[in-house]
Amino acid sequence: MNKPVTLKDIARETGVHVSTVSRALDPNARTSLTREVVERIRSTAERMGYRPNRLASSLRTKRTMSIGLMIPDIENTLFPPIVRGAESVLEPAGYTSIIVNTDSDRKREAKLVDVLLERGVDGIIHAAPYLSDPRMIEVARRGLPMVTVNRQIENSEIPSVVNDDPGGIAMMLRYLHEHGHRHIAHIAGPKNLSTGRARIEAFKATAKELHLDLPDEALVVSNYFDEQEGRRCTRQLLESGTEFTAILCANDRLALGAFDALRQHGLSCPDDISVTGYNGIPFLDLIPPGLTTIQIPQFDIGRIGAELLIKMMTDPDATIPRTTILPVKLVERGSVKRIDPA
Amino acid sequence: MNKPVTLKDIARETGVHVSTVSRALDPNARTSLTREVVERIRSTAERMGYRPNRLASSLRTKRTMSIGLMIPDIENTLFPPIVRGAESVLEPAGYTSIIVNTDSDRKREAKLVDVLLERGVDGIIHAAPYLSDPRMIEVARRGLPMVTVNRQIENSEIPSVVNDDPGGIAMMLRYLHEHGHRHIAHIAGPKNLSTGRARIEAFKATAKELHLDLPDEALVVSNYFDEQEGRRCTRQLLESGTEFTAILCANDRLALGAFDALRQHGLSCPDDISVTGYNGIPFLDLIPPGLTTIQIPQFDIGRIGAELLIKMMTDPDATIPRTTILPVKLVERGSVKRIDPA
DNA sequence: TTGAAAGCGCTAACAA
DNA sequence: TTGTTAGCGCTTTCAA
Repeated sequence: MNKPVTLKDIARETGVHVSTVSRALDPNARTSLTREVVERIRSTAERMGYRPNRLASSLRTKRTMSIGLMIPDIENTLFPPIVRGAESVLEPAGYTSIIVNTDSDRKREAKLVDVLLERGVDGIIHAAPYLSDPRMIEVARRGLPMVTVNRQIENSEIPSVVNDDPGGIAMMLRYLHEHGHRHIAHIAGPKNLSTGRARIEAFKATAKELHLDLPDEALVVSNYFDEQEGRRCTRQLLESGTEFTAILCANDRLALGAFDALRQHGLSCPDDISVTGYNGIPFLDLIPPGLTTIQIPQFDIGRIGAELLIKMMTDPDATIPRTTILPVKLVERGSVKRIDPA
Repeated sequence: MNKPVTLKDIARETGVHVSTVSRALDPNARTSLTREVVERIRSTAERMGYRPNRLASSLRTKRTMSIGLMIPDIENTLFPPIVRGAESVLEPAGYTSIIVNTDSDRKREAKLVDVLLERGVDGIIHAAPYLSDPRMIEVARRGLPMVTVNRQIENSEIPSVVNDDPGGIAMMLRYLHEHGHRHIAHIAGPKNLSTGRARIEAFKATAKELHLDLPDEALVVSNYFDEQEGRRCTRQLLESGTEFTAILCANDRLALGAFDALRQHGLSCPDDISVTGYNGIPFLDLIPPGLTTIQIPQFDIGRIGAELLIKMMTDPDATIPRTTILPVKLVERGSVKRIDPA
């Protein structure tokens, strides 16, 4: 690879000192130089194909203009839109993101944070934290700007951007209620994730408001937000003998698993059992009978998270809201049947 | 953010020179030091919470241990598995990847390459090149290790890892033929992408071998590999009046669009028209009637691409195969109907 | 308005 | 086996 041209090369070529070249090429410092010198330097820089070496500049300035973007898994379709949302503001601002997949594994998460730290990221957007996540709290307290998106860490001051879980779940449960359902089961998300916890609490609270009968067996908690757990929990529901006409799932993938388990049991959705999801991941409209779900603003979650992070990175004294809650909406499809209240 | 501890700090603490510390912490150079000194340094480094500053080291060594990973769009479900495949070898080898989305836009691609270059990536994996891509060829010729995956750049020596397009298309066309189809339309991919071109050529060649009648109208070329183009091309096929019982689509998204257009025209797949795809993206099994498609080894494409790149980056004299072709397989689902040959 | 000089944290050639 | 020295490419303070 032929040698990149450096400031020194341009200095030699133009007969000025490298610091002058540096200033000429810096939009801010440029003002203190002669128009003519600036022009001469800029044109020879261009002619020589100069590209700044960000490494060197970062070493001096202590800013890498890069951030870490931690997600559970890029193959999980919930996250790419969040990533694009974040990058929609990061990229124009000159930041590059290093995306890492935690695979929802604490050891991996810890290792990856170290990687990001070594790389000198200016901040971190964490879309995959655990509800209890002392390591991230420590990193944040050491002074690294950090925001969590989609999920939150408990007992921490780390700003977060999340969707309105209580509102969304309440909306969905009321929707089922309005459609005549009185015996509604819930497949809850993992207890160690903020979304899992927030949703089950909202479910219980709303069920109470609605005076719904809620036997213990109608509430099963998944260990992961995935299809396999959705199947397992649905089977458990079915085998428990508890009576229900609908299952409110804590996310779409659990619901997809429920579709599957129902089918395996010879049950039809929505004719025998209604099912609802949460998140609004892609392709749902194409999968019969069409999952009725809560659409969260994935792109905006990423976008606003990045905006907050940039604010934190550039103005340490800025006031950042501890929690930013984004509105959700209910998307009606075919997985809920209207029935006569039992 | 409190100050990171540096080699100098450890040197002061242990009473040796920073170069000694550097050596003690370097697995390779470590051998030339006293066991005891190494141990002392390593333990105080640990105690002080030392983290190497990769920036500084990179500035010296001219290696950033980072690579650029260019994809069209992370929201396109074809690519996340490729990314994971690449990272499955990059990460253990100590490399970090900077993922950029070109949005299949040449201007963006050019800008993003510059970003990667400024960041000093040691190499690039390009999963989104155009068939004709002089900019990337130039970058590669300047000496930056590069491999393209999934697609190829024409007239270049850049190594690529691709699936067996000719084999896959031939397999699929023969499959349709065996199922009695004699009038088969093709929705081809964009002509400016290697996959688009390879597949249409394979289609024509195989059609000829099979002595299929192939009127011009039965062959329509899409501008993008997406659902909307799939719909448009299908409509065009339908409106052309040409006779066909099956559509072989150059990729899954085009096929999904075809499903849709067919439905809009009151036609049923596979009862009226059979449809096939290519790639084997996720969720296809859940979307009725189940797209029969060619499964490409996405993960392996990424994995092998990364392996080749690492070889190029670490051993400039290594012999790298110009093209690595990975096998594909046909996945039979419900979108093809067996009919009596017309 | 420009130049000189120092230094970011690290590595590596050379000396001792 | 360890220390000295120089320098990667850049920014920035201080001087001129």
